[in-house]
Amino acid sequence: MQLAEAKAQFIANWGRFGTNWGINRTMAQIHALLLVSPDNLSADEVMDQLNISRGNANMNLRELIDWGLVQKVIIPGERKEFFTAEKDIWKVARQIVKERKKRELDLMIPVLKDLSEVEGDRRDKAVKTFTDTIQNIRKFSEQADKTLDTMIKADENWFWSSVMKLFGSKH
Amino acid sequence: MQLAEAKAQFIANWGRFGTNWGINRTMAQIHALLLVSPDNLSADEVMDQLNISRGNANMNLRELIDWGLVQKVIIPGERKEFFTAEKDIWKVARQIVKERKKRELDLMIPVLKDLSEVEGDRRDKAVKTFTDTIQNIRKFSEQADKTLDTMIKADENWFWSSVMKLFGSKH
DNA sequence: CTGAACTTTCAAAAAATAATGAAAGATAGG
DNA sequence: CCTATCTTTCATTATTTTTTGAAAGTTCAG
Repeated sequence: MQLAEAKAQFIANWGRFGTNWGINRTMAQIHALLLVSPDNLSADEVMDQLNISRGNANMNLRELIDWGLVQKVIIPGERKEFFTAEKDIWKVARQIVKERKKRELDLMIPVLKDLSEVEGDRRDKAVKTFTDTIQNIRKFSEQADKTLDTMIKADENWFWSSVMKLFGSKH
Repeated sequence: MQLAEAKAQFIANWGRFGTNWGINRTMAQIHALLLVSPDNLSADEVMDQLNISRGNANMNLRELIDWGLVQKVIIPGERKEFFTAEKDIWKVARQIVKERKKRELDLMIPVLKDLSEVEGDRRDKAVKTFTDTIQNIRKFSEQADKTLDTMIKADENWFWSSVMKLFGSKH
């Protein structure tokens, strides 16, 4: 396979899987393009290579910057802004975990706390099932919260080697 | 807060977060409803409680069954089918991981293998960046593949206690 | 200042996704 | 068999999400 085709395939696939992750297709495609581009790209280059409009490129680049996956690069003496993506996938994964935790788990935990304070007689089966389930989800969420914080702080080698040790002890 | 309101809030929130996970709102709401219902529900009860059409209820229940999150329950002597959801969240999480791995990672890994075989001179910066990035993603994916398999097989106590031990050794 | 070069915004259009409900398909009891 | 009861399908409709592109905004060199 030639580079151009491989690149197109990579972008298409990254875009396809992105949609399963609460990220829109174009955003994931821009990310993929930047991941495999040796040089920083301008908005125009992104527009050209992906055949998207200026507005679309601008919005999704901003969103990628919000997610901490892409940075603006200002080159002295150039009017244009350039964009670059972190290429170390471990760092990318950690950044995604960090953001999703902030946007999802951290919002869910207080909601669960509220819900666990439902009034009612626990001898009522409906009340019991509700509180038990919420309680179960809370425990899980708080466990996950700690685990993800550790992963966010971890460096790659320490993390994987610890995880692998974990496996070794079981299998 | 009264049970009815708490239930409505839980369903609304579970539905909202579901959409970040490649699951549609209604599917997540049905799941939430079943999670907090002490009894198995018929399609009609799901329709009534969530105000959705018969076709919608049917489709999303099927999808939940495909995901292994809901089961059909046949009660002898009853014409209707009933539905029930696994209430242990650890099992639910494991099932979701299992399905998503099958639908995403297992499909991505062979694509990455293909892409890593791109032709071209590695002294060409574009080729080098591409192959390096793909290689980096492959390594990561294969590591994740093993880790997830272990999690899928693990039982809750073993898993969390191992993970907590992991933390203990670092902090 | 001025205006060329670039970025951002946002209302409108297009595309993608989800929901409806009526009709067709099962199934089981009589 | 028939028929009442329940489930499934799917063309149509509704909703949501994404994209476009022109206009407004910004910035900076001269």
